[in-house]
Amino acid sequence: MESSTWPESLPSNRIKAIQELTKGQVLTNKLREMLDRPEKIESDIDSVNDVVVQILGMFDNTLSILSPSNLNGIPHNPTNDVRTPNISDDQKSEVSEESVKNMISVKPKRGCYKRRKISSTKTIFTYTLTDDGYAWRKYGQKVILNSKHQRNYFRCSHKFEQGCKATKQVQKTDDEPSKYKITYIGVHTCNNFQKAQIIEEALEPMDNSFLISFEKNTTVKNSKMGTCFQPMKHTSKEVNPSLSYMKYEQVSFSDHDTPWDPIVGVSQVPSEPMSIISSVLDCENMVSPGVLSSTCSTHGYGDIAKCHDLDDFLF
DNA sequence: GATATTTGACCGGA
DNA sequence: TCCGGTCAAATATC
Repeated sequence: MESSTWPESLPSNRIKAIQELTKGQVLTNKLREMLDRPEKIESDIDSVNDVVVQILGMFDNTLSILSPSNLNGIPHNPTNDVRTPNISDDQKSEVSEESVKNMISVKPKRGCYKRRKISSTKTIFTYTLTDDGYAWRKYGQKVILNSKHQRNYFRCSHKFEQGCKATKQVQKTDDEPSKYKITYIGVHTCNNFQKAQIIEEALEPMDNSFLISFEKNTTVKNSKMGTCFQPMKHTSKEVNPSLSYMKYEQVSFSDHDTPWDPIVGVSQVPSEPMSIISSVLDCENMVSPGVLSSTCSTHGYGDIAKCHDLDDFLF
């Protein structure tokens, strides 16, 4: 892709670092825009926090890439994840068993967590469950009161790897068992969202879905949003023919959505300069050769796209 | 053996 | 106190 525009003589790590910094530049511009509108900050503090988290993540990745100990260019774990000790393989060998036990002993008690304040949610309804470009891992399933069907909980596969906080909930609707309600919570801060973008671009011509923002009372036809459930198996030939059966009946947003989520689509952030958005996406795609290879490996079981009939594991 | 899923337990918020 | 979201050990799958 765009990576071909880089001089071949440049070390791949350096290219990745530049790409990360470019991304950071865009994020910082975004933050500046937010700061220029204090009234928006008050009502949308979570979005600001999200951007800050992404910027910090960018620095993390860049430092990791440029660090001498980084042999493979694989970003290290974000430091804000208390559940995952931030120890590289090299470091592990230097850590005594004793200290490991100590680390385990100070690990938070099971279930001892702060329930996240929901900063950004998006709910869609669909008849088919295919891949949205992200790698999800199921972490729970609950019977919901007054609901015929269980709710399934998924988190981003890169939660520990990259500190991505995105989760989603999938539940069959009571009125139509063949219809699923999918709620996306939080924003992907992992590098994996580029995959969703790749899918979007590949399938755009056949996209006839529509998006409704109840908040703004607008309908955006042919938005990119509808491609979020494309199967993602890393090869274009595996594009799911079931796309035409998909129907997004409803999309509701909180007022915290950010342009980072391909599910939302560009139309959702009219104030965002298009050049910035495309710049970010291009940048992400450029990173993709290295990042994709690392993320694809985690894209196996947890990938919802693998389940052609989600009933198999849903209910 | 590594990784994903299942499922009962735990916790926080309403 | 109840319900929903999350954790993590046990289990399944590759």
